[in-house]
Amino acid sequence: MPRPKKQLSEAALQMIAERFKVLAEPMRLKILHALWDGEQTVGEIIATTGALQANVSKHLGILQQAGLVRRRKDGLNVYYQICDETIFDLCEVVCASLHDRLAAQIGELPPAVLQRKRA
Amino acid sequence: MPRPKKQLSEAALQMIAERFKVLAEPMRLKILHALWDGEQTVGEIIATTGALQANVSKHLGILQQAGLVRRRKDGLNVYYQICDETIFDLCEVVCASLHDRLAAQIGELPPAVLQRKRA
DNA sequence: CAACTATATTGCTAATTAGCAATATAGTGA
DNA sequence: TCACTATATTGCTAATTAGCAATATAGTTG
Repeated sequence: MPRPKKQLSEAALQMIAERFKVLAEPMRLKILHALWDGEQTVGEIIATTGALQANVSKHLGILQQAGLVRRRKDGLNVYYQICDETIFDLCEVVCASLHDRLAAQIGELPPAVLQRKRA
Repeated sequence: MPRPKKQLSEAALQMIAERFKVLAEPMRLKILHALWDGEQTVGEIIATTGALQANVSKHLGILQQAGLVRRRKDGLNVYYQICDETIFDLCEVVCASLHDRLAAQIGELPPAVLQRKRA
């Protein structure tokens, strides 16, 4: 069923692409994933992601610039929190799409021809 | 309301990021937008996007590799068609999110203080 | 076959950026 | 004040890539 085609200016395309670009880094996705259940300090994020402090800080800055996370300072610590819930929708849609694609590719292959040694 | 947190391996994050990366180029979005209403030849896409032939061809290759478009050859022409409808969902979600964000930023500003000359 | 058209590929350059190391800043407690 | 901790910033390098120009390939027609 055809969808109504929206008019998209160059500026709009630029903004949309920019949003996708922010999400196009595994480490940033990892950070967002770490924040899935609620706010965490930078230190906690560093611990769960295993990345260097400087990199985590830079990625958090990019995520905040994009309006995906919110900063809250408390004493020495800085807490970050997801403030755009649509990230969850986006990831879900992408995961489902990738899943379907891989499932279809499996279907293209013939069922196992050679028997492998059993474990 | 909290969402169930899915387990995401490094490989999964990599694949998801890869999908976002494909969508993170304005020209590729423009091409997908051109295909919104149905299949088109490369020549038509070149005309509607205004990009150079080599670039359109390369972008189409990337989109096909990602499984977002499908190729159909007929004589001299090659027809491309969107084959992953989730792109529409993704763009809609992102547009809505960006819209909300900008609207919120407008709300942060004081209402017009100085009167401009009327047209 | 040759000439023509539509599309794909290759080589190049410039711009972007992730990660690292080092340094800077800000808040805390003595 | 000084020492310490948590986070941010800066400078650097290596890797990726979009766009361009030129060339290659494949299909068509004469």
